[in-house]
Amino acid sequence: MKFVNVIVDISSEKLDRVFQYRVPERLQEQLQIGMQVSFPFGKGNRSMKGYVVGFSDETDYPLEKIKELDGIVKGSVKAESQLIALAAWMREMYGSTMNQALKTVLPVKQEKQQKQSRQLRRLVTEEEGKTLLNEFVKKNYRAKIRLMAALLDEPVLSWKKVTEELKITVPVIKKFEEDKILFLESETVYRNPFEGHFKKREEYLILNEEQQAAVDEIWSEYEQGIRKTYLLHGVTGSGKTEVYMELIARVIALGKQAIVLIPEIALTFQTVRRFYERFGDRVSVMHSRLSEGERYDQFMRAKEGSIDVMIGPRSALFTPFSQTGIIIIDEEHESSYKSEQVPRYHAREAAIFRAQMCGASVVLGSATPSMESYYHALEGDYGCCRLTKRIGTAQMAEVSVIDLRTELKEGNRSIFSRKLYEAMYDRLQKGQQTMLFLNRRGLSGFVSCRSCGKAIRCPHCDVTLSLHSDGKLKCHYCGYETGMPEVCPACGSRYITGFRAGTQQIEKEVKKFFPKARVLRMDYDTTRTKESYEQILSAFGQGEADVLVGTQMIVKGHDFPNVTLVGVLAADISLYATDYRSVERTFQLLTQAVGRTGRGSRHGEAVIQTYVPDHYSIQTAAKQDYEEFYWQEMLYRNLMGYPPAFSMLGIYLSCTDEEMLEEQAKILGDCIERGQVQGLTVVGPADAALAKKNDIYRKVIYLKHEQEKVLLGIKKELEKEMEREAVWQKVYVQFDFNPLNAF
DNA sequence: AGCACGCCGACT
DNA sequence: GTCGGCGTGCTC
Repeated sequence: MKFVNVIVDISSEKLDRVFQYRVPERLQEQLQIGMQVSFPFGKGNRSMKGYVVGFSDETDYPLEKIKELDGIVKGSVKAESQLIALAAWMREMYGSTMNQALKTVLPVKQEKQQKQSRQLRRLVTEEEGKTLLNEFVKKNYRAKIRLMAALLDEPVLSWKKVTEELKITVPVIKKFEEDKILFLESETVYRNPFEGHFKKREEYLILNEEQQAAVDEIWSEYEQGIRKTYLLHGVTGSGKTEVYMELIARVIALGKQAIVLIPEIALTFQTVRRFYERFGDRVSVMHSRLSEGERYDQFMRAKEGSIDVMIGPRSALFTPFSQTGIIIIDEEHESSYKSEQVPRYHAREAAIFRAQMCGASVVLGSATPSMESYYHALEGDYGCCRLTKRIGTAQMAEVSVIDLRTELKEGNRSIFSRKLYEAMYDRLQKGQQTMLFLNRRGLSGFVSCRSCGKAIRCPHCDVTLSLHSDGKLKCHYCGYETGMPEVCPACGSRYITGFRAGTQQIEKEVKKFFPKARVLRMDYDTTRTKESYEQILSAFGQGEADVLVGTQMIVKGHDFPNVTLVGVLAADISLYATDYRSVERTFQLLTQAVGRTGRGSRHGEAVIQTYVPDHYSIQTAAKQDYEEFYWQEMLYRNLMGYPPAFSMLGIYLSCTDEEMLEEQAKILGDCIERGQVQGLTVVGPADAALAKKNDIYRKVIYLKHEQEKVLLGIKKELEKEMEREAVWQKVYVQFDFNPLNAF
C-alpha cells in the first residue's frame, strides 16, 4: 500500500472526491480505513483533516505532485470499514456528498457545522460606520459600500445573506473583520446529559406460546447461519419487547452485539428500564439530549467492547460494534426513521444494508407495519412472525365508531358525542382513567362542514384551506385566498365552522362538563422540555389525574394499566393531509390509540368520533384488522402507482434565482423524457409544497416506476449530466427515494 | 472551503 | 505606472 485515499473534511461538492497521499514509513502499520488523518492541502499546504477511505498501489495523478500524509489525528479511532461502505451506499442511494454521508455515519467529534448559524455583527458605532461608508464611496469600493450600508441598516447580518444576496466575497468580510469593523460569531448550543439508574433483575418473564414460537422461528434460522429480515407483526400489548430481549440475549451469548432502534418519542425511562433490568450496564442509550461529546463517548464504549446493546433513535444504527449480530427496529412504521436531512436515508433500509455486510439479522416490529414492510413480508423477502394475543389477561378493546354528523342532526353540538360523554362519566365514577386523543397531525384551523363532513379545499391544490386571524381562508401552498363562506358549498348547511379545537379547548370542555375531573394536557406547548414530557406521563401513570388530553404523542408506546377508555375526537382530520400516506398514518394512529386502552386486567373501551365513519381506514382500525386495511390501501397504491406498488423518486431543486430554477427544472425534465424509459411516470416539474422558503425557490419532480433499479439508473444519468454543466452549482438538487414528507 | 493569481478600474 | 478589489480556478 503506497498511497492512501482520503476525503477532505469540507462539505463542498467541489471537493467531494478522493485525494491520494503518500504514506510515510512510520504510519504504514497503524493506518486503517475510517481513521481521521491530517495532511497538507492546496497551494499554501495548509493542514487539513479528512477520512481514510481506502488504499492503493497505483495512481493516475502525476507522482511528483503527490504529497505525504502528516499524521493520524489524535483521539481518532478507526471506524469499521463497514461504516465507510455504508456511507458510500447512502451516498449512492440517497444522493449526497461523500462527506455528508461520512459525517452521518462516523463516530467522530464533529466540528460544529456553523454555516447556517454564522453571523456578522457590526462593531463600530453608527457615526463611525457612516464615516467609513463615505470613505468607501470616495474610493468607489463597491463591495465594501454594499456591506457597510447593510451593516448600518441592521447591525447583525447572517453570513448567508451577505454572501448570497449582497454578493460579498470572503476576502472583503475578512478585511472588515481584521479592521475591527465587524465581528464573526457563531451560536453554540449545549444540551444537558440525562442519567438513569436502574437495577438489574435476575428473574424475568417467561415467554408465552406465541412469543416463544416467534423466537424459535427466527433463532432456528439464525443457528443455521441464515441471516435475513423478519417482520414481527404483533398487536399492541402482545409483548414484542420480550421477543426482542430474548433474541438479544441469545445473540450476546454468541459474543455478538445488538442494536435496538426506537423512535425518539418512545425513548423513555419505561422503555429503557426494561433493557437495563435484563442486561444491566452492558446497555447504553443514545439520546438526543446527549451532547456531541457524550454521544462520542457512547460510541467509544461500544467500540472498545464494554457494552453489548445500544438503544437509541435512528442514529444509533451507526454504533461501531465489532460484531453486530442483530438489529432491531421497534415501531418500524414510524416516520421518524426517515432522515429529513441530507442524506435522506431511511433507517430501515440502511439497517438492512448494514446487516447484510456484517452478517446480522434484522427484526422489524410493529402493530401496524408500514405498507412497504408488509409488502416485503408477503412477497417472501422478509420472514414474518405474528403475535395475535395480548399478554396476560388483557383483552382487545371494544371499539365504537360514532358518526358526528348524526350527533349534530340530533341536536348535540358539543365536542363529545353522547356515547363518549357517558363513558367518561362512567370512568370518573369508577375511578378509572380516560385518554382523549386529538388527531391533528400537521393541521391547524381548517374549515369543515359539520353536517356533511366535507372540508373546504383549495381549487388548485386539493389541500384543505386554513382559517387565518383576518377571517380569510388561505391555501398554504399556492396562496389562493377566499372569504369564509356563510353556508357549506357542498350541502348548504350553516353549520360550517373553523375546526380549531386544540388540546386547550378540549381541556376547557372537559372541565366544563366534568368540573370535578382532574385533567392533564400534553401537547407541543406543555412539553417544550424532555423533562416535562416525562413528568406529565409519570403523573398520569401514578393516577394524579383522571383524564389525559393530548395529540399523537400520548398514543405512542406507554402502558397505563388504569386507562380503560380512549376517546378519539375527530378521527378523520389526518385524512386531510396532502400526501399519499395520509390514510396509512390515520390507520396507524387510530389503531395505536385504541391499543392504549385495557392494558391491565380490566376491560378496555375506545370511542372513535368521526365525520366519515365509512372510510376504510376508520372501519379497519375499529376492527383492529390490519390485513383488511392493507389490501384496501394496496388497491389505492396500485391504482395510483405509489409505493410500495411502485418505487418513487423525488427530485428536489432549489435556487435563489427563480428563472434559473425554472429553466433548469425544465432541462432536467426534458432530460428524463428523452431517456424514453418504458413504464416511467414523470410528475412535474412543479412548485414544491413550500415553493419558496427563506427566499430560496423550490421545485420538485417525481418519478414513478415499478423497478427501483430503473430509478437508480435514471438518478445516475442525471448526476452525470449535472456534472457536465456548471449551472448545477447554482441550482441545488437533492434526491429522495420513497419520500415521506412533502418537500 | 480557502488560497493564489491575474484582470481591470482608480488614483498618484 | 501601481495599488488593490474582486472574480476564477485549483487543490492529491
